Amino acid sequence: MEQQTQQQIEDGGNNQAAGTNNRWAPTPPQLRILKGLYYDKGFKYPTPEQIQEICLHLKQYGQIEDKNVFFWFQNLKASERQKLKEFRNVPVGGSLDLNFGSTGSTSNDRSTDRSIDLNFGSRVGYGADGSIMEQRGEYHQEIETLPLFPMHGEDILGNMKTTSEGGGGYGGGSHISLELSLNSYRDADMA
Amino acid sequence: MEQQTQQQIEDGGNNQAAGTNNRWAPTPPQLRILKGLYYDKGFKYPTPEQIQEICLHLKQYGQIEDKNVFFWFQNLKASERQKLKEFRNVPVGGSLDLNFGSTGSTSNDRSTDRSIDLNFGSRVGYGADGSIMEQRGEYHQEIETLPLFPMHGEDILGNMKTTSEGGGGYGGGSHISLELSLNSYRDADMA
DNA sequence: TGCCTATGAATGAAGG
DNA sequence: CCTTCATTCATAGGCA
Repeated sequence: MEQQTQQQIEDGGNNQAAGTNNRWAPTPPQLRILKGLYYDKGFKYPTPEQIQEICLHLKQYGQIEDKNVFFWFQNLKASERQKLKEFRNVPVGGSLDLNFGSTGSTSNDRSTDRSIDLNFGSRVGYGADGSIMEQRGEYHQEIETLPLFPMHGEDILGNMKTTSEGGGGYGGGSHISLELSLNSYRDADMA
Repeated sequence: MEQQTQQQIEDGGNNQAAGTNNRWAPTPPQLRILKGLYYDKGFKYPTPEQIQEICLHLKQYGQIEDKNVFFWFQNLKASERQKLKEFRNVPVGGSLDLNFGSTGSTSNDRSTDRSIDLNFGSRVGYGADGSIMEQRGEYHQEIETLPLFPMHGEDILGNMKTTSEGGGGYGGGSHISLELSLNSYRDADMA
């Protein structure tokens, strides 16, 4: 969502000096140990506990958090996988059967709406086949009769639904609402 | 693990041009409304019906499907939960700090650091209710009881733990060791 | 000096 | 709900 705000998310108006380095970088010893685990021991799928353990030990070699270890493994796996994928259509042999350049690259074929496993789009199947979502329930707080979006009144934000474009004219931009009122959440508005 | 087929499932052999964006991205208005529901109203567990309703309303602001809403809530919930979990072991706060004033990474605990996911720290194995989760059994190779870092022995590399460096010897490697055994990995970094 | 690459970080999506 | 994968963004650092 707020990818464009990646590191700056916490910024939120307060311009954190660019000098503060937010991004973790593995120290050589850390990197060596991580690689040792990954390549030497073939340790590619650390459990949460193991991640913590690894992180704990790596702290000797510099500041590090669990998430760094987590991301490190994730990214390494991803990059390895991607690398292999790139080499799969090597021109070995000669007959390149890459079917690129098909006609109508602009054909938006997703109109068929490939709804996968989520049956809630058609009929709520939760409970019957034990398919989807959670257990609607009793144990959460309010909201029972879902007045989420009053058809005629205000939306969750308390804005009246009028007929003036609000978001800036995205897809449809037919009926809208002036949802200018709330700013509570660090919204990281894009340009 | 057929996960790698994610977007490519329907693709088949037809290389979907990169132009067609498969992945949904919330438009700012959509995001704002979703956040409004989640944070403002504390609406965290939408039922299928509610998901449909939300989706319907969000369609005004751009293309969106039920599953997007569904996943959005799922991911945000997970994200939040894990985020809190992370606070459990914040880096050493007091005197013994690991920041050896190198790259100016004197940044202390970034509490405000919108830490992220990190699902670890939860289950995995030990079924509290007696039900031992299957989990890792035939997925990968071995490694079950993780003797990753023997408390008293050598680490993965066969180096004795001295605990004296404490990050003191950054690149210098105050602790030597016969880590010559493994060099298979491209130690690209450092320098 | 400016692009290019490697990689940390974030999140949508799927399976189980 | 948990775990993992894919994709994408952003940036540091290397090179041309």
